[in-house]
Amino acid sequence: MTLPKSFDAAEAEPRIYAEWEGSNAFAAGANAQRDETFSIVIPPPNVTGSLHMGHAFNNTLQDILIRWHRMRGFDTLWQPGTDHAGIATQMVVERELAKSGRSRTDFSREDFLDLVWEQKRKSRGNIRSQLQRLGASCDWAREAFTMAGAPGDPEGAPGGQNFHDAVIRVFLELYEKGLIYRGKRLVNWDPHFETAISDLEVENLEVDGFMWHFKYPLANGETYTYVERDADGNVVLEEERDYISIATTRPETMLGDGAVAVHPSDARYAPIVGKLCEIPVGPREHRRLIPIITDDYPDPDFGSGAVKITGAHDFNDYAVARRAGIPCYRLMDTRARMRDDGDAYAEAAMRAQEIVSGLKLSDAEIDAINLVPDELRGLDRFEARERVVEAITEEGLAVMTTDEEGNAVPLVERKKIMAPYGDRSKVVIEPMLTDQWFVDAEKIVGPAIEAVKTGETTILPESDRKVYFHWLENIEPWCISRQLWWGHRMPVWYGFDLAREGFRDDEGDGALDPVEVGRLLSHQHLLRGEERHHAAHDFESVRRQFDDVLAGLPTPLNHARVVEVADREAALHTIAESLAEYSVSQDPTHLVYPVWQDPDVMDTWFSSGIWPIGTLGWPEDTPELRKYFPTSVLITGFDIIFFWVARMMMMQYAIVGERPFDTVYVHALVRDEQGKKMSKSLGNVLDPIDLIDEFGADAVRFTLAVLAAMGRDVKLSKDRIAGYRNFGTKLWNAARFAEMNGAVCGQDGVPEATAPVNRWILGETARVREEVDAALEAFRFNDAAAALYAFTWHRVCDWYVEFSKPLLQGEDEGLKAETQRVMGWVIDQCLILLHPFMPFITEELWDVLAERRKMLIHADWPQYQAADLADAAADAEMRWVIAVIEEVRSVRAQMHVPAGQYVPILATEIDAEGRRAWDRNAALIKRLARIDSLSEVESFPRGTATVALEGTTLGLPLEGLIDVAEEKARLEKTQAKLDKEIRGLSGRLSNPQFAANAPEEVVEEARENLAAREDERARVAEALSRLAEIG
RNA sequence: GGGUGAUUAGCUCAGUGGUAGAGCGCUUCGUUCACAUCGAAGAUGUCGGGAGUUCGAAUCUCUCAUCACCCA
Repeated sequence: MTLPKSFDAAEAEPRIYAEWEGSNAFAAGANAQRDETFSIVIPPPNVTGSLHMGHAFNNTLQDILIRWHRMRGFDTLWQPGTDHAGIATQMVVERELAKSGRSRTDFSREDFLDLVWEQKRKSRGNIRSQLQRLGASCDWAREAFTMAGAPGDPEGAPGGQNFHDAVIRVFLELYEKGLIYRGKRLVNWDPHFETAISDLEVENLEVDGFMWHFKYPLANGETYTYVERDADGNVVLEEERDYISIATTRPETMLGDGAVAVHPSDARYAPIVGKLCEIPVGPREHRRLIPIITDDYPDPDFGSGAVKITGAHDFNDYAVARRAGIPCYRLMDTRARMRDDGDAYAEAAMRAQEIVSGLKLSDAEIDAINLVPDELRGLDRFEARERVVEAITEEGLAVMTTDEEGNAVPLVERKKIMAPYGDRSKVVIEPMLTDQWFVDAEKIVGPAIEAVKTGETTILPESDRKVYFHWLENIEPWCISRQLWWGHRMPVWYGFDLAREGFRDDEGDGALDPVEVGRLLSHQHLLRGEERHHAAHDFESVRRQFDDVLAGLPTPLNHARVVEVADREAALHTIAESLAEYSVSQDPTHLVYPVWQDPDVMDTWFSSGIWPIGTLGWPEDTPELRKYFPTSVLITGFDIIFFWVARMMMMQYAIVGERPFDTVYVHALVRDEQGKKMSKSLGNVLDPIDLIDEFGADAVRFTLAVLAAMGRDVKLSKDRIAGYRNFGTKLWNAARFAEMNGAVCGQDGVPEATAPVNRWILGETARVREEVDAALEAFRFNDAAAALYAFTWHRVCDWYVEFSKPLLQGEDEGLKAETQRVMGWVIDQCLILLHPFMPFITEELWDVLAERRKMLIHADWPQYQAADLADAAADAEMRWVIAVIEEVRSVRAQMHVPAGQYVPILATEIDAEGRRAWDRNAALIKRLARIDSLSEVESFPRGTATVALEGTTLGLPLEGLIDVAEEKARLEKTQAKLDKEIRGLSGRLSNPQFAANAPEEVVEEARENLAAREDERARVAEALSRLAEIG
């Protein structure tokens, strides 16, 4: 049976993939023939996501390494799975609900989560089947999910792998070691999703903005002399001022100012440091006064040099406020609207003023103060900004300047400002002071840095090490709580802190009297009070912790029974009711103590942070964990070095004390052919599945591999993919030729060869095998792919297949049989070596060409050495044969000899070696160069086109056909090229320093080279002078 | 502002001190029985500018310019 003319990828790919899967070819340990293991955990894509070019790239590289190791007999595991992508997945479901006018809050948390689980079930197969289209040979039976086994998971924990329990356990371990804490800190708040996000989920974009300049009047009408000097110290401005000028891009936050700061070295403001100034917004009768302080943060050369400090809405201000003990007043609610809660403005402002005068309040008490003037309450932050600007301007407290016509106008600079945007929501992020959970990253970062410094873990390319170090060495606390429903819920319960001051047992008699119980009933205290919390795997275990606390309280509280309620509000209600009942019944056994679970969930990256151990079964001591951990390689995009790689390093060390992987290979971005980032808005997105449909998975994979130069972006074009699709067809047709000519595939071992052409290709094959192994060993995917391309196309197809034709179709049966064996072997080697890159087409050919013991996916990777297979004499001979053919072809083309016409050829001065080479390869040369005979002559007849080669000069007698001018031009061009080379070589050789300093072999090579070039030059010169005679 | 990388053929890019390369594109020729998703031949470069180290620099150093990305 003859093969069809090309490979039908659409038909074959699913069929072949099914055969692999059906025979468990991807299973962990399949084809293992040695003890060494090789394992990769897949960077988990979002469960609701779909495959984009970056995934295709990333997984192609992983599959190449996995298949290569599996064929080499390593005990290999490629661990697949997806993550639950908190915000993204919740967003998908909410968007779906929005279509029918519903929202998340129309459902109970449990009901909503059921919808998300359903969505997860629907989307999960998506990315998996896309990876399968690509040919990814993951062990799908082990497919993991970062929320597997969480409450509500309808599938339970497949394979007994309960990722949820592992995540909770990690949280508790870190919590108990004091590495996770709860605190009120400034976080990035996403007003759209109403959740905190980490600083990595914020994109800073440059947008058009304004800088306003306002006057903050000094308290009690005080004045000072404001003096400005130039660089030489000369006074350029001197005036009496009763205010300090402040520049801001966010006037609405002035309402929450706690101070004005200037640099300690700034002489202009030295006279007023320590004095009070007035915030020029809000009702005049309740203007707040704030102190003027010094701090290193303000830049004296920027704006007025004075900065307003709004600790609750700006990260820099927050740092200043913390240093100086300035209160941070929160101005907005969870949707970034101006607060509309708490006391009226007049009372709030008064209370804030008391703090300036020395009143000490707790963070919670300060947070309860709402400093938004009544008329601005409930407004959107941007609307509030306009109103504030208007009010100040109206009052005449804007700094003025003159416009082109000389009118006085408020000074408002238009300028580019960096604004933070949520990477998912695309709305402006609001720094917000809230209670959140944090990982004390600084305490666990050490081993992660050390591991890369000592080389325990290698990061490639090396330049990415710096990025990694820079981030880790400046690490900030990691906010891991998210105000979402979809995710691992915090295993933390809260209860009122009844032991706090104010609930004291006045008499110390171990029992509370009615007055004291009545005090407990006061909601205000409970509302404003702090809670105590305990962390545990479940309510039952946390209850015991609360029991212990209650036991230490006075009667009747020590009798209270711990019950779980929905939230804080329910708890208030429950405890009030219970105490009221007690005050009537005086029966302590009916008292209940309500606790409620933290509603927040953990950052998705916290759970994917334990991906390497979690997927292998930790905390159980599984055989897989013992065998495949630490994993061998992580292949991932540079964009998640911080999000994921650095955190995995930290967390694996913190939990199991070991590196998660030996090597991290960081790849760059896939861009379009102009080098632009692929984005939906630009419309330049290439969908890998479309490309696979059009060109086949092998072509897409090979293209990505050959473009994967380390540390460089991949610029992808369809032309390029089409080119490598053609490469597949080329391979296919070489195999087709081999099959049609009785090539023997499926032999054991390397065939014996006597003919130079066969000996030559054995050596070439061994060389490319070494090259491919070396390149893959060094993660140089592009070098490996390029070497295979050049070998398969330019050595096997262009030369070896052509050379083989006269032998396979010739009379010499022995030579024919040898060539059939060598041809079959060479084709087999191409299939084996290309399989990691182009798995489908190679597997198909492997199957068609011979009966095999195993599928190609499990074929043995060769180990032969060029040192054993290469034959220098055969190499030299074939180089000469190729040179003869190329030169003759070149002359023919330039002299316009019809392509199909056979011509005689003449030789002068042919040496014995040349004669032998000719004789042995005459059939090949004659056929490939279209020559009918070779005769030796003393000298060429008139009208001969000459070819100068090492050891001989060949001539094509073209009497009457030759164009003298053209031939002269051709020879002169050759001569010029030779002259240039000779000049370079002799220049070097005549320099005594060269001989003295350069290595022996370099000098020797140059000398030989020069001799050969000079020999050729002499022949060309001779030909030219002969031509001159005719001319 | 800090950091990283880049600048090589028309385009996209390899190339870690020893005679400048690949793919695509372009020009000419070619339907001989593996392949027109092909074959043969060909053109195209002050390796961003400048300086230095070296017998020798696309490659190492410095500097300038331009671009890109990351972090403030």
